[in-house]
Amino acid sequence: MKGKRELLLDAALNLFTEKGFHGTPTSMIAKVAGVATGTLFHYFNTKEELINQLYLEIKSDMSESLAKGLEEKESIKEKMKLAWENWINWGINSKVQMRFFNQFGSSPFITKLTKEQGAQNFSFLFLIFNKGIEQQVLKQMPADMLFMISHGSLMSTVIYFMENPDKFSDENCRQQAFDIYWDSIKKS
Amino acid sequence: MKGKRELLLDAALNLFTEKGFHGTPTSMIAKVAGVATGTLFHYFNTKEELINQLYLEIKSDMSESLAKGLEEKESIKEKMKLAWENWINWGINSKVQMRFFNQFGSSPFITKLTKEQGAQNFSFLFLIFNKGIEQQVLKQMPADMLFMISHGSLMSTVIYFMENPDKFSDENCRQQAFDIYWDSIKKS
DNA sequence: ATAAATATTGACTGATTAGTCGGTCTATTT
DNA sequence: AAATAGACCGACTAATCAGTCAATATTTAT
Repeated sequence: MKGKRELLLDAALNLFTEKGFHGTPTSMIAKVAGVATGTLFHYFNTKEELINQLYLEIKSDMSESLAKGLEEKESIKEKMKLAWENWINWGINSKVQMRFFNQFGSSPFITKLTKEQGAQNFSFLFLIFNKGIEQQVLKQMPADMLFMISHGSLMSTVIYFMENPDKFSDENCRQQAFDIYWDSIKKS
Repeated sequence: MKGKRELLLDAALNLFTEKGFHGTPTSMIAKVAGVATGTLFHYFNTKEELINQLYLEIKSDMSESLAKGLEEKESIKEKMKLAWENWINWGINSKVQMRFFNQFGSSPFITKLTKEQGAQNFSFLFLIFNKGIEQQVLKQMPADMLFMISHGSLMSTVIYFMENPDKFSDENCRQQAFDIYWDSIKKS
């Protein structure tokens, strides 16, 4: 049985992505969550705090999925392949969360501080990039640049697979999609 | 001297990206544009229609910039390079528009029809991708997949350069960024 | 010059909203 | 069993908003 805080976050996630931030009344979030409006403001001081907490929880959940099994892999390429697969799988199984990031990741409602806190979850991935560049396996350029650009490529891959599930079931297509990713970051 | 319709679209662009859709009252859009609220509803039936029109105008402006000088180039790679440069330059010079797309491109306020209409502006680019695949210069896979994934990579490149203007001034960095793009789509 | 059409105004309205507050309930501690 | 603390409730309020409308101004056509 879920706690009320979690119920509120669940309801907010769905409503925000469907109707936008100011498009969803706090009263509706509370209603869908099955609690009183007062309870919402017991757990979150403001509506802004609610959406920022939501952002952090999703980022945290996502990075956990990404990291799964990563230490067991030896080579940079193997690590990258697994992280890529984990990411894609998380996205496919978390469509609403994915749409939430697309819509609110660069919205004015998520504070700079929240974004920084969220980014910290991914430092382990950033370290792999650094090592790959150092070992001359990846392209010789600033790690943050390589990281950010490849991240965008990956996000759009997830969205593509979300919109084209038949392509996602095709093992061949998935391999091609990874090749796009790997070719873009590997030293040529 | 700008027409009132244009003044309204300008004001809406800035306010929507800064405060969100429901976060900006129509009265404020009118005020910033220097017209009466009634005038806003003379040019746009609803607030939704306003943001959809805004989306289309920006997409149209963007695609025009992208296409500049493209026919003069011969090879696929040259065409791609120029389109890439045009795109990056447009983004750097249109930061607010860029943030608008990030925030509202997958928001519930932009209708499916609007997105389809907006995408038509880019059919010329899609054709180049098709030709590149046909001529075996680009990776052998569905054109829409290659197009979409590389598009995500490009968008994040613009954002990176937006946030790191020093890297954008560095000719070497720009070349490396293009290499990421080209390596990801070219046949290996 | 006159008429018709279109552009512009801003006060107004019915509906909605974020957040409050006084008080109740439940569980743990003493 | 009494006391303390935190969870929870939902009616309420002061403020705000999208869109209307009747009147005025400006442009265009005849």
